[in-house]
Amino acid sequence: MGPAEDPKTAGRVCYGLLKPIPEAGRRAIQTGAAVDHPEGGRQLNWPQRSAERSRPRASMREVATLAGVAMSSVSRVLSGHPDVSPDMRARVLATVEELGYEPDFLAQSLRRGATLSVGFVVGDISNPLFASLISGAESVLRAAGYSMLVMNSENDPALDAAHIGFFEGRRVDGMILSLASERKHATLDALAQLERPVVVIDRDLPARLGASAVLSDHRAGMTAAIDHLVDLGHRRIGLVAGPAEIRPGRERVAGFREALARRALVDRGIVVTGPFSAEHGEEATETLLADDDPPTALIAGGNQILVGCLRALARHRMAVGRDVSLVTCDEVPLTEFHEPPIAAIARDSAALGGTAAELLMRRISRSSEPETVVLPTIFIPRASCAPARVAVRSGFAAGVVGASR
Amino acid sequence: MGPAEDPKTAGRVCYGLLKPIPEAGRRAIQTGAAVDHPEGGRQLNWPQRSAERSRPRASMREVATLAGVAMSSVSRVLSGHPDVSPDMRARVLATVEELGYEPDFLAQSLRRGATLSVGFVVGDISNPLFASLISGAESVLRAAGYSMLVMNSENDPALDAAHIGFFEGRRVDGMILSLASERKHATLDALAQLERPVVVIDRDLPARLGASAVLSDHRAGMTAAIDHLVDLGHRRIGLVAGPAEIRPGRERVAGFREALARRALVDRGIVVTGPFSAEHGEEATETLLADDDPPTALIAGGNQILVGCLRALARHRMAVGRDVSLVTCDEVPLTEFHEPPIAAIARDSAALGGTAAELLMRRISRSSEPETVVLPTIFIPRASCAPARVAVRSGFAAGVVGASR
DNA sequence: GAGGTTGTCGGTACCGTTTCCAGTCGCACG
DNA sequence: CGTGCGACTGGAAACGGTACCGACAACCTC
Repeated sequence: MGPAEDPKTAGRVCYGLLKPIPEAGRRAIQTGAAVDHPEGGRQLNWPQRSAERSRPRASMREVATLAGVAMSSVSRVLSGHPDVSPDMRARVLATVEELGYEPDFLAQSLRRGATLSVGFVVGDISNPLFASLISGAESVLRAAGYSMLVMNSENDPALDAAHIGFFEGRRVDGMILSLASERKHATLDALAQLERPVVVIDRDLPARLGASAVLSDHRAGMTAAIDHLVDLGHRRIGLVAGPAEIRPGRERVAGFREALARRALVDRGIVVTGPFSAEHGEEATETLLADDDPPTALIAGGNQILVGCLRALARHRMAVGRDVSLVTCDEVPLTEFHEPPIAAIARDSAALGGTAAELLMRRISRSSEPETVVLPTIFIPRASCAPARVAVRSGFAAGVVGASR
Repeated sequence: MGPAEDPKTAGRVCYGLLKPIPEAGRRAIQTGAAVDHPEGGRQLNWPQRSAERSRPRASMREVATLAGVAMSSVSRVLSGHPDVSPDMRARVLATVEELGYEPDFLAQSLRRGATLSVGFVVGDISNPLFASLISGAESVLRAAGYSMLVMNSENDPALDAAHIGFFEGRRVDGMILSLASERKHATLDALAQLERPVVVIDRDLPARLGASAVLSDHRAGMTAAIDHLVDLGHRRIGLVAGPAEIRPGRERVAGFREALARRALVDRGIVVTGPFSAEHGEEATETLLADDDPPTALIAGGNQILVGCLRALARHRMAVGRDVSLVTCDEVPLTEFHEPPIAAIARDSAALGGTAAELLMRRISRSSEPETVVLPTIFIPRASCAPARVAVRSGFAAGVVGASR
């Protein structure tokens, strides 16, 4: 996802992010924040900022003493307790205004036992799909007054559990998880310990964990895609699938098989599973193309996988939509603007995240039971899907593979 | 950034995210988290989870009494204070282990006055560029033991200030800002009040605010791009620029003018500014193409703008790299896989975020003075840049525009 | 042997709120 | 004129830790 993976670019930008900063000659460091802003620099150029300008910060005690009332009264006024006289309310509010007091969230959280914050564990923030999830969840949480802690698990199952523990320590009121693996024991154990509500996104967890879930109906979209391809004459279809240890990987394969079976093409599907990475997409595509009976249509089981597929196809000089039909899972900007545009099994990932947040809010407020919500997927046909060439002429694509080697 | 803006798709997925959940008929809700997991369901199917399973949670006091020592000793052991005997340490640690005690972050934060958390305000999480920023920052922060609160400002300057205040109340130890506007008074005021360290990403702020900054050297990349285009024979170049109220918008325009001047093409540039949106990209491209002396090369000043440019060009049936050359700012997956690939003025956005996090850590730990770091941009030439057709034949592109109307 | 140092440990005052528990006051009622 | 009640308010105990301060013992120094 970082910029320019183009290997040709010699003088690539490359940063040793975690090295101590001072080492750098690559950076122009200037202290004092010199900018070309009009008003800047008028002041002294040595920091010196905020010495006595504002007292550290007004506490409730100060408000109370200055207003000549007890702390408990201040608290009551501020928290809207009914038992306050108009007189008291006015006096306290005036003092609050005067001191510019605002309550300390930390102390409130400690006392009340609620932090109004939720944790979000995600596999890869920079993946546009997850980015949408986060975005969708954030807007719902923000509207509800909650803030969101985000941690990246780098698709490493071990980090899942670590992050869950971390959030636990942070006393979040709940968490939303897009786990790297559903089967890691450490993760499941950490979840079992938890008393806080949890919502998983497109993951299957044992019911005993009592987590809410928001799922995508992958099978429906996959069925529509397969139907489309079969209607176009394709009789041999390859799926570059994601890992079986998380739901989307499994469901897409299951939907794939199911849909083919429904069209009486049981053994005409060919599946290669692996991680959600461009490398896997590339290798798996090679494998599929080298098959004795190579597919005339390919389905990429994820947006990173798609990138790999495209690379492999480009290397073999196979034109999408002409030499091979292509469908991908999950809509990204690339699919619309690729030439030709790439058909996609799409879902509203922002809605996925938003729904997860709503489910979590429900669990947190009234303590309703865990719920499971299934959101639809749709198939968007595009020019990357074309009638199968010369029907099922075995060996054709394999010949291309051989030639390009 | 959401999926499928394809207008043709009739039955599009469309969710009223903020509507109260119960309203929905579109969702299949099943309580009890029914999943096809092997081990699920063995338990009773009514929730009933975690009743007395684990005591609420061990506190330090319990550890102390059970170990027969004072709380202060427990605290010393746990915080690595030197004044503890091996005997004491062993006993405390054993009890900690036995009770599964882990300290309460909230209480620690309250007492110590540091929350080990930082706030990140970003314009649009789902934009891949910002997503990379977040990702880069998160990994650095996480490595340093900090957690990250993320808030989306939806590119609304008013929300910037609100979020800053919110973070202030949350007692974050510092914040990283990618502001929607540098000139909003409310934001500047909120920042001036702040005593906590702040790092801005690619924004210019008045020096008196004492913020650290990490900037991109937009001019260098722009110069390289212009040089490339001019070398290819282009003598009329259009820039679809972002807003002038944030630095990238301004710097790209400045670099553009500067670079053209250096090649003695002072009045041969044509700039249209506007927001970082696909709509603006589309409209501005129309404007440029309709000019009396239309450009033979276009520069899109952002990744959303690029989307709009491409749409406009597609509508006019102008082939990128043939009828018009195209350069974009900021590398996204689309640029590599577009046909032809699109030249880009790129920067390592994860490094941008990571560096911001490092700068913030430095400000937080030793209270060093604010620093400004400039990170490079590079130009990645690609097939979207081709020799100018028929040199500067005025009216050609305009004719195309006319024809397509 | 008086005094000082060093190494450990316990006691306790916080950090900034919330909330329970009394207590005061005014007022209507019997 | 006691009593009871409701409205309001203050005091103080939490919440879960941290850190300063003083105590005490053992050991060393002159």
